[in-house]
Amino acid sequence: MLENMGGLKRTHYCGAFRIADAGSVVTVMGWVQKKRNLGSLMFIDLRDRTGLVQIVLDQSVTPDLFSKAESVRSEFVLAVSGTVRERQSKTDKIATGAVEIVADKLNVLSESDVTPFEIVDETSVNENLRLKYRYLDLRRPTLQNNLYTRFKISSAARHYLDGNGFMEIETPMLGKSSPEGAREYLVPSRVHPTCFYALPQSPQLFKQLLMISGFDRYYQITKCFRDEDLRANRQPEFTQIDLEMSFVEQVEDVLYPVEGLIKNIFKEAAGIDLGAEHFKRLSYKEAMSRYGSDKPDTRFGLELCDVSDIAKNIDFQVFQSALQIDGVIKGSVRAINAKGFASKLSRKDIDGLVEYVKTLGAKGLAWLSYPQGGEIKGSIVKFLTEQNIQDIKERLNFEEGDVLFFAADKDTVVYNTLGGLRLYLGEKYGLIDKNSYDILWVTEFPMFEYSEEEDRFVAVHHPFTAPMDEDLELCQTAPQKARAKAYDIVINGQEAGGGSIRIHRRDIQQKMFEILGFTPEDIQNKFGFFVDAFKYGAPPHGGLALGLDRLVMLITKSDSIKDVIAFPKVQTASCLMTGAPDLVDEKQLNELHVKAYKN
RNA sequence: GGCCCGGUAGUUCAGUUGGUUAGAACGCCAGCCUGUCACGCUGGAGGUCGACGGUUCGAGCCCGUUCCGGGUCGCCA
Repeated sequence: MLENMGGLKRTHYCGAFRIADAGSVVTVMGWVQKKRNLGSLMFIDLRDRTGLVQIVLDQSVTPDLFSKAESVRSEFVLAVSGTVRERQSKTDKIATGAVEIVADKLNVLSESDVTPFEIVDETSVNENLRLKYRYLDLRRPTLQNNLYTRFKISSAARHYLDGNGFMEIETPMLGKSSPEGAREYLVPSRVHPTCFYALPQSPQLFKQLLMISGFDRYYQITKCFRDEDLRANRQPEFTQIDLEMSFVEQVEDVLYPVEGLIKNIFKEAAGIDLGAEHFKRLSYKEAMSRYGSDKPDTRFGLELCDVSDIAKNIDFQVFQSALQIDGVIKGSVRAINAKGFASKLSRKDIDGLVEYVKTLGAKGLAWLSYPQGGEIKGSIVKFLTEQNIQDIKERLNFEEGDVLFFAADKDTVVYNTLGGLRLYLGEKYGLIDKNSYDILWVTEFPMFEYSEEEDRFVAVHHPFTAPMDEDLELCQTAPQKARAKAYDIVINGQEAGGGSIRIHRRDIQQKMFEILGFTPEDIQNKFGFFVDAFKYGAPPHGGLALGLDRLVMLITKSDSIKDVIAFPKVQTASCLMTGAPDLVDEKQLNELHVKAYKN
């Protein structure tokens, strides 16, 4: 029997009642978590977003209420009015376990079918089903808490930025396509047949234009869209805390305020005071050579070590060919010392690792194992001289109990292999303290990388990134060596954000375009409006964007980005609840001058 | 686009070399029950084994295709 609220007004949330509230007359509203009917005594656990409280009904005291409540089932919505009293038998399983509400009014505000799955915190229910009924999944305390933390994080960001002279300005969602970088989502125009808007991959160009307009400290918490394949930490639409500052010239001018921002987020949203051990800086070069990654997880060791000079003297074809072709240095040989792993890794485990690195692009993985009280063995032991072994022992601190892994190839492959192996071992063998945070900057990214596919240099960050002052010359003489005023913030081995000091001088911008192989027509077509703006007084500026979703993942310790987004999409970029994307009427297509096309 | 993994009552799972009527727990329904909180007790309903095709006397199990989902490489200025 459905009822209205009958003049009842909620006075309290469910989750906050304590022993001190005994005697209060209260009204709560929420969903039935569980009903326990003992025959003539009934308990109902009522849930709202703050938690549970037990409602009790006694047939001998309130017979009418009792019979009404007999029809109540899980997930019915109730309004209950009554008196808080101390429980006869307390429980510490719920926060309100010392008290209960003796109902004297109970209105059934809404009934519920049996739900497709139980609304319980710990669930092993298939994610498909949870996502189809996302509004039910979101009733679970874990997800309620994740979204609350998300809200706290964006609030904390706003508090900090508002208090530091930043101003939030919205930029358009319907923009011009600029097919550099990520693939864009396109939106057909009704008014302009055959023309398309693009959804922003980031507000990059607009925020730089705002600097030219004089809004010298801007921020925006905004959606970005990228039509690329999804991952456990990647969604096609995601949220950035995007900021930009004028009158900054050196990297530090941006890093310090962002450190303040991140400290405030951790403080307000997670109650964590980040100490001085954080925000260390690692150059890109050092990150790669020590960790094989530009987003290193530095919470554990297993660092890489360059042994090319030793490998040069080892008569092993794989090492020799990696090191040189026709006498020209080509790649490198690097190694990881897995300290104390000799007893952990069976021969089968090692073979498994060799197979694993092949998925990372390696052709193979050489190894040496030095068991306690045993002889050194391994795939390359037969190629080693006494001197080789001596050199390796010294360089890598190779002792009894250790296992060494060697990768030999082009640097990029070696880094990818050993960097990936390092993470795999760290994860699998529990070397990572999951309760710790490690926040660091990676700086001095390269300006350019050579694209084999396009047969030209492309910008590592984007074409508006300023080179380091001392590398300005290199941009023209040896582009591959030039470093940028670009930086990433890396938290626990995840890229949490990145940015750069931008170019504000037209002559330098012009040179960058030339190096990137853009013709004047390209520039005009793709970025005409943007480069024109720099003719009219562009201040020095720079900025950064933080991935909000990833921050929430880190702080809530979620493994999947889906757990921190209210209505996420699955790997095929579809929404299992709404069924988006979906076919549309021919009429809609006609209006948009779009033809349906299917192979 | 490549590789790996998963899909059996509402849910989570089991299901032997391919062999009778596909099982369990929780949930659901009915009855009983005054201190439960994983309430308890008794009884009951509930299945296109993701879909299609093939092999076979016989397929949940083997093979092929396909759909849905997960992870990952490429990709993500």
